[in-house]
Amino acid sequence: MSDRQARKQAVTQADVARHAGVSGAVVSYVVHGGPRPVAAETALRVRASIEALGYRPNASAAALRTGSSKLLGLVVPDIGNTLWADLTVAAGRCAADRGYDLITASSEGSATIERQHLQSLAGRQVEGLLVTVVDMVDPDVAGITGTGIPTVLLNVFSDAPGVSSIGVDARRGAADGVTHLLGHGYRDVGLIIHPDETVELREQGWEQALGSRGPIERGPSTRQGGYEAALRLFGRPDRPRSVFVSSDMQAIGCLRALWELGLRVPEDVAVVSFDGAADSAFTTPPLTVVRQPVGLMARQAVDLVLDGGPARRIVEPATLTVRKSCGC
Amino acid sequence: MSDRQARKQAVTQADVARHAGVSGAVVSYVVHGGPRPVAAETALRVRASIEALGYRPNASAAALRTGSSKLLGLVVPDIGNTLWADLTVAAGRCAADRGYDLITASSEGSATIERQHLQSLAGRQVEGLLVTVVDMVDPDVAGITGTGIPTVLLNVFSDAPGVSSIGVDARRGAADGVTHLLGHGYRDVGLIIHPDETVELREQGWEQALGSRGPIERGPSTRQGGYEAALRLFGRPDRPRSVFVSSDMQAIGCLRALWELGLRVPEDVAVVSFDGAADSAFTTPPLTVVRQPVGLMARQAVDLVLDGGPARRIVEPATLTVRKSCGC
DNA sequence: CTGAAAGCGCTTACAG
DNA sequence: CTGAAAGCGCTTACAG
Repeated sequence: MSDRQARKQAVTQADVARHAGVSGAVVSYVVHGGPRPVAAETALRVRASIEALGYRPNASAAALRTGSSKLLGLVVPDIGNTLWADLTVAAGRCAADRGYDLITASSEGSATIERQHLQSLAGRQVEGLLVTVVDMVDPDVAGITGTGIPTVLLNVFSDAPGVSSIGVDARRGAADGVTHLLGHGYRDVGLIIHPDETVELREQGWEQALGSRGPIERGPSTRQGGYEAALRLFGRPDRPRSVFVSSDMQAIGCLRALWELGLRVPEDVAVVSFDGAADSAFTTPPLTVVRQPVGLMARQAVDLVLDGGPARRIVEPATLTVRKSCGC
Repeated sequence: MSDRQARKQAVTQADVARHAGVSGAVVSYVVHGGPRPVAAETALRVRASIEALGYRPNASAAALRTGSSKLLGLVVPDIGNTLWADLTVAAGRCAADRGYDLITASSEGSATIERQHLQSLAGRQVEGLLVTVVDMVDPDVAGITGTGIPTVLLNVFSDAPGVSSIGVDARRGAADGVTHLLGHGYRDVGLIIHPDETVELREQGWEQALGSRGPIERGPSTRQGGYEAALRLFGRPDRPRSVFVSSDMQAIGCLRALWELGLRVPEDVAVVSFDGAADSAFTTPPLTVVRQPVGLMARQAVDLVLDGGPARRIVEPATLTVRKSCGC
């Protein structure tokens, strides 16, 4: 067993240089293909030494020297929400395409944890920050902009200077979903949505399309939250014949509640939800959804933070994807 | 707008030192509470300067100096698989508890990408590596051990020196699941499992409990893969009355296929699956599962890589969680 | 085409 | 209790 393996000491540039009989600079030149030219024969020798020694440049040292960490940060409230899981996958892929690694942090629904992660990521000199905020009503903009790192918000539009936003027109998307239900002839459309009592775009879209307010039940954007909200909504005597659910996670919980209640979808209750994450196509029955294009949003977000330029606000359409739960 | 904000230049220790009228060493002492004592009054002044300037220590510099990156790496085949999403969340939480950040990389089912991520993580000097390998039959152990970083495998047991493994007794878990189905009186139990034709523990457990081999359909461990496999399995004339599915993802696809086929669960077909991720409790009907304790596994894995010590092999029980899909 | 040297921002013996 | 200085492993002008 070689010395380096025995000690678990990393091989450094200096080790390679010594082994190849060149200076550290030359090693760096061949690793990066520049900025100075290297004689073909020398390069060959260096590459052989790199291979033989198993050299991998120390990313911390490179980051310190160049000021570029090749790191992107992503903060989501909950990776257990498949929409954010989808987003994480897409962002990771885009980052990798550009030679970046992604540090993903879950704030677990807590603004405090969110802020801690943001601070930590800033300390790691991430070169861009993608964040889906916990508190959509009053995002911790100070904690976000204070880092001075190019940032894009993915679930809320902010006017804060220097912060970009990418998202869908949620009000319109919700209105489209509700309108579709209305088109099936349902007069009443219930709503299951998260607990923020304040202005919420999806709620506005629902109300707007309905022309009035119907029965609402609130709960967290989780499967369990949707399950409990649906139990309340459909447990009452005047239960609605259809429901618009503000997230796939809640809709999945809702489907289970309806099943337990012995109500068939869509025969007894028609369901349309917001998000359109991967699993929404595999429920029983498959959910008709208003889809957020997270793959596209992730790519744009990565491009935005990495390509510099002024803060922007990008609105993508949320499009209705008709499956079975609406009764079509 | 202050100079530093205008330039987006990070505040350094030297800036704080100048502002507080002390040396850089003292700034470091108060940030870390040591290793040298600092006069209370001085510390107060330094903390005020840190606050005023918005100083955050450069993690790359600290990592370079101390040799400790405070970073853990996690490589999974697919974050879209809720089991791995659950694992990612749990590992992130455990890492955070110990002051570490987690870099999560998705190998997207490709051994090549897996190796690239491993190399990249090694270059970042992560202090521990948790990996669920793509190829369970012939994992890229060289690519894993070659990094010299404490590593734990989470979905396969390896004999490779210096590599720990944590996992469930998959054969026994599968056998328990099949036995449960047998206990309901079903004579035939089909199997839906991933395509590796070679020795697979879950397949062995199924065969062992059954005492023979029943109908098998293979496909990737995704919702779509399970959907297609189930369409084949239940499309044939001699379709089985029950099925053991080797992952929740496939089981979810299977449920959709059964629904499309007009077969009721559990009345027409009883289903038990392996994994027990968060969403398995919210299908229609809720899945009876053989559960992998990923939260526990994540904690043990983090402890193992961080606490040093020799490579270990930890086997956790996979326990049957009875819900509705089995007909109980 | 190649090498010697400075310096990125920290932490930590060491000296006072 | 505090400070001056070395050095972690790189990259990159600069000189040759």
